[in-house]
Amino acid sequence: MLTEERQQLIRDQLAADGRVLAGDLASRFGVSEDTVRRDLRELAKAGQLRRVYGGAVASAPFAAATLNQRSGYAVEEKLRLAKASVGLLEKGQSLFIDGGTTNEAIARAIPRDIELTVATNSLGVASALAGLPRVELIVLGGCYRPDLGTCVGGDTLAAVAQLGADLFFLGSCGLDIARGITAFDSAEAEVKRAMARNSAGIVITVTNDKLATAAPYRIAGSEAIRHLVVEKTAPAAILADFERQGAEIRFA
Amino acid sequence: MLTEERQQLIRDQLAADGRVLAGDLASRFGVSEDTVRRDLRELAKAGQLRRVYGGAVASAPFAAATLNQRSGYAVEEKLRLAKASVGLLEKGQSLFIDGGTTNEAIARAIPRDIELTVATNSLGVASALAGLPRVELIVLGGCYRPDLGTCVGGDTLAAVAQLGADLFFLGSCGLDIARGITAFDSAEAEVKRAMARNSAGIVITVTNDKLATAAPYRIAGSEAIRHLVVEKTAPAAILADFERQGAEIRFA
DNA sequence: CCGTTTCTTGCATGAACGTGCAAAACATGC
DNA sequence: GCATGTTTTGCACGTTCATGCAAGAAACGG
Repeated sequence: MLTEERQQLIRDQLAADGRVLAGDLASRFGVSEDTVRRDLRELAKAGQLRRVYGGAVASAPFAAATLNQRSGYAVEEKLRLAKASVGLLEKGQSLFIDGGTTNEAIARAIPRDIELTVATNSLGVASALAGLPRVELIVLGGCYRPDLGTCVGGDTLAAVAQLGADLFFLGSCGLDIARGITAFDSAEAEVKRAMARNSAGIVITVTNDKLATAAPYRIAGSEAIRHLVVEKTAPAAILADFERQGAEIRFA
Repeated sequence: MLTEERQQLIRDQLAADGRVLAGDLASRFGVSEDTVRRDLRELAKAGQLRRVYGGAVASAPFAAATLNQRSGYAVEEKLRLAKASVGLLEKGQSLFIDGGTTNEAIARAIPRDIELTVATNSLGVASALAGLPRVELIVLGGCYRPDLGTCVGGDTLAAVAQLGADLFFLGSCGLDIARGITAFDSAEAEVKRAMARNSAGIVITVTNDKLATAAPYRIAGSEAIRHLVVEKTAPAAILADFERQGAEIRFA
């Protein structure tokens, strides 16, 4: 096996899983761990990954930052939710995707060959989609907010205003049948409102802890939700309320 | 067997498998490995493949690979150049940084606690800076170009037009004393021009292979360069020309 | 705090590599 | 036909590169 190939495979697995283990790679490639570590060091020097004890992780610092903040929390659930959410996609659609770890998981779960147009203000989502050959990616610029992992502000709003989308994957929000869809930050909420206004349908994918909670800034009413992707263990009573408002429930 | 035939077969297998092994080819063709290596050298010089230890790989089969491949090239040099380049930074400055692997290396080399305002249209640069606590990051959105790793187009230009910077780190360009600073892509060049227009000074950091080369699209004249960061091994004659035009040379 | 795992560094080995040279194959001119 | 020059090829040489092993350092976990 060529050194080049090995490093490409490491990049591939990193793109797929977000992390690699030195021992695993060594046995998979049939080389010593030293060789794998040398590869990892080299790739790290080129900025293509970040070394950690035991292996390496994808180098995106925003992914790392957000991942650290809510470290490890509900990873499995988000992966399941993401896979269920991408089931809504159809070839040729145009999407808005905003910030949040769930949306990043969704972006990573999008199949490699699907043809889409995606506009996002999240750096994590953008970098997840940057490698897909048939996705036309529109980055919505503006002032980057490290705590959110997204761009916000007037420039972002102006860029959104020029676009329209079939679906809007609205992330990291509170969800309450009476108070509707709500966000934790004023500037973020403005962008979400603009995206919601210019979308034909809103998709909300949430873990159970977001259900029946509300944040200060209102984005839209509960009736604006077209698709609601939730865990199998979500409380049936709450779901029934949203269903009455017209949301189509989808279980992960 | 004719030399021509052999090289065609190598091209064929490269197209089919994405890689070839020197030993395999030698036994398949019934010639010595030296002959195969000569073929590979020749094809590499013609840009039809990329030589690696053990054989060769396709030079640019997928768009995704192009950025990866480039970043793997001249890693050491770029690291040294990057460290020298960040030496130009002063606290409180505002910067434009555009695309290219060298600029990504520079972004990664920026010290963690320096206070800066940075506007970039490169996803790689943005993600490198997203983690720095005291950097105000402005993402210049637009249509993302996978081959460049940057956003270009009208939206990007409009965003640049609203900003100004003390320094502009201009990346991935050709540099020739007579033809000036040149870019390989029309849309990319437009963005670079806009950034150059709104900057007080231009910094160019290049590996030796960029010196005395030119690309189709002109960005600015040689006299626009304020700082030129080069390797210690850069040809003195070329540097002297740029120095006469007012550039301050800095060795990595 | 100590044991374990993982990591880095230096070193040895063999494989792959480039170069110079000579022989062979081929074309060219007289 | 013969001599000359060019191209191609293989071989021998020293060099570089990738890899694995060993020893010490560092990080992790209890």
